[in-house]
Amino acid sequence: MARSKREDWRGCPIRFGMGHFGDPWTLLIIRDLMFRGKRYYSDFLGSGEGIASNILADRLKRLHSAGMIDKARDPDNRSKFIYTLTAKGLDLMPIMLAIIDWSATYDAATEAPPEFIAQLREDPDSLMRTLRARLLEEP
Amino acid sequence: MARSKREDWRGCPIRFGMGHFGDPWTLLIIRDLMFRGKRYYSDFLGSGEGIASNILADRLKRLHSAGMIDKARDPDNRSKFIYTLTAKGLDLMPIMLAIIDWSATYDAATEAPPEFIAQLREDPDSLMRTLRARLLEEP
DNA sequence: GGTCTGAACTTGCTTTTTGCAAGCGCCATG
DNA sequence: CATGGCGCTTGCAAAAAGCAAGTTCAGACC
Repeated sequence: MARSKREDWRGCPIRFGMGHFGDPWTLLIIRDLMFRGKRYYSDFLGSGEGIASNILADRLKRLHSAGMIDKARDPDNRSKFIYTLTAKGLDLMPIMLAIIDWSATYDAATEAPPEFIAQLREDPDSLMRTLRARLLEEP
Repeated sequence: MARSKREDWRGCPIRFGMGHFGDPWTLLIIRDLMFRGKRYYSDFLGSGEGIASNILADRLKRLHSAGMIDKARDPDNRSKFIYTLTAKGLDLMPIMLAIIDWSATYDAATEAPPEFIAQLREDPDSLMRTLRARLLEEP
């Protein structure tokens, strides 16, 4: 096998996952959408890690064509675009939470709030419901 | 912020994760170790996706220095090395299973065995225990 | 309706990472 | 002590990422 482009990776579930987010940036964008309430291109640009604008544009395009995010004009300011997670994107939440759990364990400098981690370990399902509900009712 | 090398990414749990496995190859190696019983350099090389030997050597080095895998001479053939998961590497299992779950949902061509997915969704904890036990008792 | 501004990209160029093919050193076996 | 498998390393070409500057388009203001 091999030799196919990564976007075409499928079959093996881990390989399929890597085809979609096997790079350093994609899941950081998902994080911004999922946990930090960010919605605009300029929000992602200023997100701390310093993603380059061309890479950001490319990743947004890929996420959109993979059906993980939607893109729409901001009704309050039609010169801006609002990006939001689709169901497929929201369904990445268990992956994100598993990463957060692992990192909270192994990163001595973790900034994950202790009560978030506590709830994640005690009752992950209710935490997920809370987070999803918050995302769906956002303005 | 920004400008630091990815190996030094920490603080934010997602960023920390991406610093460790924010590339297409690392988790494929973990998959081979975790689900496919692979242990040798040559096993990983021949794993279907066609990783280049220099990249493989580099990723094994990183995984080892991050404490996610061990490297030891094969007692049966001292010209070979055996790679195994450490506790830190084994603890990636929830992430791997979450990826598998997501991919089984969204990859129409998934090769994940249906009964594996069924058990993953019904009783993930017992599946995890089974998988971990199998890894620990391996020859 | 002309100009200005902010937001969302795009372009061109440099640097870094990856991919590929070949080679090298070590240990086991005959 | 030659041969061959195994685990890498090296050199070079191709692709991706990073950086700075430029372009486009919508809306606001004049």
